Amino acid sequence: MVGEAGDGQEAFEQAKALRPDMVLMDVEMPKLDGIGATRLLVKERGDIKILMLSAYADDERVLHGIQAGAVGYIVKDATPEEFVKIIRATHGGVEITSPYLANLHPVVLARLRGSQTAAPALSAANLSELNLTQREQEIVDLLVLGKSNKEMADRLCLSGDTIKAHLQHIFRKVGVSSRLEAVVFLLTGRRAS
Amino acid sequence: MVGEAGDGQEAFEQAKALRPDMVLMDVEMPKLDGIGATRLLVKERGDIKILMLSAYADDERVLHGIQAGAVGYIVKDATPEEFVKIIRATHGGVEITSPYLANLHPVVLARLRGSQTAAPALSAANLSELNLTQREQEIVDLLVLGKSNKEMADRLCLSGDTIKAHLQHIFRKVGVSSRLEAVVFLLTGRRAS
DNA sequence: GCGTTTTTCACCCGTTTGGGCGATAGTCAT
DNA sequence: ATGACTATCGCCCAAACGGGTGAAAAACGC
Repeated sequence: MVGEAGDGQEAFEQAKALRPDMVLMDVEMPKLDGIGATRLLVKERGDIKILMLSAYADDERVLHGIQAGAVGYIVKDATPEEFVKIIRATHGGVEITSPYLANLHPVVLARLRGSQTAAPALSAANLSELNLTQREQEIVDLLVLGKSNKEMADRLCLSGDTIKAHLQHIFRKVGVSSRLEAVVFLLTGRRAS
Repeated sequence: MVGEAGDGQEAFEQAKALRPDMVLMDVEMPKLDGIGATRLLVKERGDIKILMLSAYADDERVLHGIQAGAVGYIVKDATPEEFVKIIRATHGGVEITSPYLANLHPVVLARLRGSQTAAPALSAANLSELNLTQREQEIVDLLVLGKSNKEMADRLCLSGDTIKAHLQHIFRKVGVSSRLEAVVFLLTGRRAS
């Protein structure tokens, strides 16, 4: 946590100066709103990950924010745990999962399509429902990158057997029987047919 | 190919009667346009896969069609080969790959975000660039479902060794070294970091 | 303090993959 | 008809993976 701002103008200034990995941007702010600030920031730094914050899931402005370059959004009535998970997923997601899929795709698409039917896969609810531990989440992050057990072990400085143990738990929780199916489910929300 | 229609009204009637797996729906039609026909059809049969046809890649109406329930779209100036591939991918995609990913996600998202920066993964162009043969495409379709070699072999009535041979070629073409990386790339467009 | 969960690791075993290598046969264009 | 390309399959081998059992230390909750 490197900075905080009370309005869009300030958010832009701070983000420009402090160069954070990501920004939690409220859509509704004095002076310059979240969409405008996002637009400016993305123009300045294409790689910055901006997560929109809105009080409503169906806020039209969220879409505009995403059009402006934000990678996802959180509804304000999410639980603190969900907040943390979404932020972690988004941050991890920058280099770890696809921002399209983990963050943008389910919510935006659900929104796009009217959303009463489709139950998006990696939405906050489902992320929570899986009840993955922190370590397991880290492994999942690497898994959806296509890493092998050995690569994960090297990256996390663990034994290959430990990775295997964690994966077993993950498979159980996710309800699949191979890393392939797990990746497919985690990326698309589809279980084996 | 079971039917053909000159306008939206007729398209709806025919699709209702003939119950095709999918429908190629022009956005611009007399009487009832493609969006309206799509809306009606989806109401009638939620499982039907409708592919929108438009003359322009940035046609606003395509988005409306997708909101109405279409699973993807084709721009009319696509080459015949691209047509076939997109149709095949979409049809396969119904039960084989995610409609979000293979069809909807790249184009719609690119569109959503303004599209000058992001190069979507499984767009028509990239599908063509991979130059997968028909058989290879079939294998890829199963691959992104998380199928094992044995499962593919059973499904396609081939030897496991044959699957392996095809996979080797696919890995070469896609530029990866494992099925995991292949799946990740095919679903998200991201290569190993 | 005591039970639960989390994290870590080891060993065994059978199956699956990845990466070669070669072979046959059909298609297709030149 | 000669030479690509495609599709099929077999064999070999090393590596990776899935699944099980067991276990020990650390952290957390009550």
